[in-house]
Order: sequence, then structure tokens, then C-alpha cells
Amino acid sequence: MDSINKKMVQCDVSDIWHVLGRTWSLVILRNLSTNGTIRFNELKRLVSGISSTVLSDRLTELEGHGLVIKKIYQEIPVRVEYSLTKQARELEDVLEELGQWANKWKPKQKKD
Amino acid sequence: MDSINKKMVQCDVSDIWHVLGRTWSLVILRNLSTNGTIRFNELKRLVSGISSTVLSDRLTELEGHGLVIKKIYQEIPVRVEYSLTKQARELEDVLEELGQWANKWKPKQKKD
DNA sequence: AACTGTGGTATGTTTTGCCTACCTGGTATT
DNA sequence: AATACCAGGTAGGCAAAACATACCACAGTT
Repeated sequence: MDSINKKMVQCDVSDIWHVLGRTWSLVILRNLSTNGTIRFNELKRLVSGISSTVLSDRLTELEGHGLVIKKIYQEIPVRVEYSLTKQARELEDVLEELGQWANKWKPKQKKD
Repeated sequence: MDSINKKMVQCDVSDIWHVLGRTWSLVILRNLSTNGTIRFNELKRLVSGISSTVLSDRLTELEGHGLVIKKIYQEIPVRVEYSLTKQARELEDVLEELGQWANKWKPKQKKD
């Protein structure tokens, strides 16, 4: 039973660590960071391996925590764009450093 | 024709992102960062809410990826100490920034 | 003798992730 | 005209991850 609405935003400090530590969160944020505004299916293709379900779930969660902006354009077909909030954009440097670090220590460079 | 065209930049979804994105990983690394060398149960107490199973699992994984050093002292009772590797120490700045960012946005601002 | 602390592992339950199918409505192909 | 495909997801069911709890052997403390 849902005695507590899941969409309630409870901003605990430990909460944010858990949000970031959730599967795919960092990768999603990093992709939003490097690509700016991006649509759902584009993002899904970029984050190869993620399923619609989880991507949707994660985006909703990130949006709920004020890290991601969801913008719906009532066009035909509908266009939905995601981007980082101001708050999350302050993370971009961190994500960038993280990315550089990851590249530096990549066990083997299969790709370029 | 690539499914990914345009200006999109695909960020590698290398193992390391998944390791960091695993539950508790960031929190564990952060605690190792701020506390230096630390024992299993100490860490378990610090990372409140984590279970032995998952802590053990995560530490093994982090060790396997060269982020954590496990040092066993054959005393009675046995003493096991965990610390960050040189590689992971380069993450300390990032973790610190992440912590500051988390603190900065900690004050609940459901209203926005 | 009973209890605490050490660093975990074994077991079983709950939550999360993920795959497949499907939705609505328009366009492109056949 | 029917089919297929795209958009951005949701629903259902199954698998994996996370979790709680008990427990291991041994030593010191009470």
C-alpha cells in the first residue's frame, strides 16, 4: 500500500547521495551535461543498455529532486525535452572531472 | 548510418560509471575519503543503514576495480582495514565537491 | 557460563531493474 | 488502404540486486 506518495520530494542530504548513487543516474546526468537539451529516445539511445522503464523512472526521480527539467511540447508527435536545472548544472564540473578520471583509468581503451 | 547522429556525444558507459552508480558506492568512497583507513564495522556504523551483506559486496567490487585496498592483519581477533587506492584518491576532490554541492542544496526547498 | 566484539557469510524476503508488449496519433512505405 | 514506424512513455511479469537476520570461530570481559 502506498501510504506515502512516492513522488513526494523529501530532500534529505543523504537522499541526494542515494539519488546520485542510483543505477544510471550519473550516466544520465553526464549525458545531459555534455549534450544539453535532449529528447527521451535520443537519451535512451545514448545511454546504451538502459530500458525505457528505468530511464523514465530515473528521469522522474531526478526531476522530482530538482536536477532535471522536463519540457513537453504539444506538437505532433509530442516532443519532450530534458535538460539540467541550474542546481544540476553546478554538478557539471564534477561530472566532467569524473569523466576525465574515468578515461584516465580506463582499463583498456577499446574505443578511440 | 549511425543511430546516433547529429551533435550527440555518447559518454562511455564504461564499467567504472556503473561501479560508482551502484548503491552505496559513492557514500562508501566518501567515507573512506574523509576517514582514511577504516575497519569494516566502523565503516558499517558510519554508513548508517547499510547491511553487512551489501557493504561486503560493495567493498569487494570496489577492491576489484582498484579503488579500495583491503588489508588484513592476522591478529586475534582479525583486523581488516580498508582505504582508498591512489587511483581513488584522485576522486577525493570530486567527492568533496559533491559533498559541498549536496550541503549547499540541502535546505529543503520544496517550494520553488 | 554468558555476553560483546571482530569480519564477514548463509539464508530468505523485499525492492529494484529490465524485457517485452502495448498505447495514441501522425507520417512513410507498400 | 493497410502496414509499419516514430514519438514518449506505461503495464505486466520475471530476474537480479539489496536488505534483514541469524550465525560462524575465537578472544576478552563480566
